[in-house]
Amino acid sequence: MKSYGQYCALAKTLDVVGSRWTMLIIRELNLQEQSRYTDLRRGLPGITTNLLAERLRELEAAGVVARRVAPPPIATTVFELTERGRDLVPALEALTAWGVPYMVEGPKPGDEYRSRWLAWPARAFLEDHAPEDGPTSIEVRVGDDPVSIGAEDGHVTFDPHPSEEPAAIIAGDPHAVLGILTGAMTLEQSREAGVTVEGDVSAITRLQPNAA
Amino acid sequence: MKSYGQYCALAKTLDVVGSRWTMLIIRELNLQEQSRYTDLRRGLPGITTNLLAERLRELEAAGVVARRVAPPPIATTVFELTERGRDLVPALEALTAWGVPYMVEGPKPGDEYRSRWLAWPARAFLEDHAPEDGPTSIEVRVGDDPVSIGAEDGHVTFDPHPSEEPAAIIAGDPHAVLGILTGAMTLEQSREAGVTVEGDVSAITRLQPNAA
DNA sequence: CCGCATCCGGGGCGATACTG
DNA sequence: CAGTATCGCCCCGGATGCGG
Repeated sequence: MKSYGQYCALAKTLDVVGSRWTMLIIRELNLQEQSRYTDLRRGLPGITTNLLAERLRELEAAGVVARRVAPPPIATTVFELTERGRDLVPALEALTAWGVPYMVEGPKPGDEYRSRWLAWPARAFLEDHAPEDGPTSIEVRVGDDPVSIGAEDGHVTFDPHPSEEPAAIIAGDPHAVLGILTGAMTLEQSREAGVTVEGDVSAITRLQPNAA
Repeated sequence: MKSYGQYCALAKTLDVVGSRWTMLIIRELNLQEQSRYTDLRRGLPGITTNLLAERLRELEAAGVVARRVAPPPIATTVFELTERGRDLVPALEALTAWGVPYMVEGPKPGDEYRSRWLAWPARAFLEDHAPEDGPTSIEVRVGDDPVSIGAEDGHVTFDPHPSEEPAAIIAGDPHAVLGILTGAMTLEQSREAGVTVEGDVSAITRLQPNAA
């Protein structure tokens, strides 16, 4: 991208991360520390492969992303954020927070969705209201690969992979599942919206923002 | 700009403010509450007039910017941020903070500069170390119209207009003046870098981050 | 299959000129 | 002062190819 040619910190930032898709690539690398090229493609529906390759090269040159050759069992190159790249997370979160009202409106026709994008609302809205019950986890599916939201010692955790032995499994369309996570919907309301829950329901209410 | 088509808060944000020049327009409107079209053009060197008009239309449609017909003495339309637009300021500041290291390196050849862009570093780095001395202000010039940095009751203020009766006037190239504001340079060092100071020097040291 | 490189078409963007 | 109009280019989207 062409530089703005302005001696201003904001313009300098946008010179590096202001072009199309760039911040979304940072999002994916923040959600999953070690990402392969194909992981990124799956998490970035709509991006073209040439553009992804070009952006990764630019971000590497800028010192935001590092490329590593993974150890033998994996035998592939992985991408990860550098320290400087992780410094972008506050900006990433501020931009994300601003978009929440658009999420409340629900998806537009044709909008893609990924379970792992629940990471931000999970960490922002959920709380562990019953740390004394010991660690637990629930599995969430909104169409693609399941993700795992956990509670342990009062902290809420997020893992973009399936749970082992989840206490509960929640599945449904993104808008309704998000409604549960943000507290905009009760479990009963979400059931009417087509959300299904298997297992121990209390593992979910334990995390909900409005739970007693 | 084309939508990313992702049901994700970050993607939704970028659908609105992710296109070129948009965040810089928000920056200008944040620096000066009521901006005329030509004010914006002056603060956005490099933007073309058609693109500025188009962006303002888009931002107005998105509810981020409001267009008002100014009261009779001015007789012109002014642009300002809406409440929703002001909600972008945290994201703006986070992005700005990330670019500070590039400022430390100094401007690239051809970089434009505006005094009012000092607002962020002024508010981020300066402190009022002597509120008991009463209100004061200094005028800063780095090439274009002067701006005013003030201290009052322990707060640092910024006004993108000339001071009335400034206690001191500081002028020089952007990099050196910025060095003073961030504490990376002492007044003596900046003088060697070509910065000139007129008036009461203590009005400046009162504000510097490393001052005793 | 993974990680790209290449080619092509369209639209966002840059530059200039012009107008109410 | 506050834009509109026009043209050209390059970034980006879409498809395919290709070496490891």
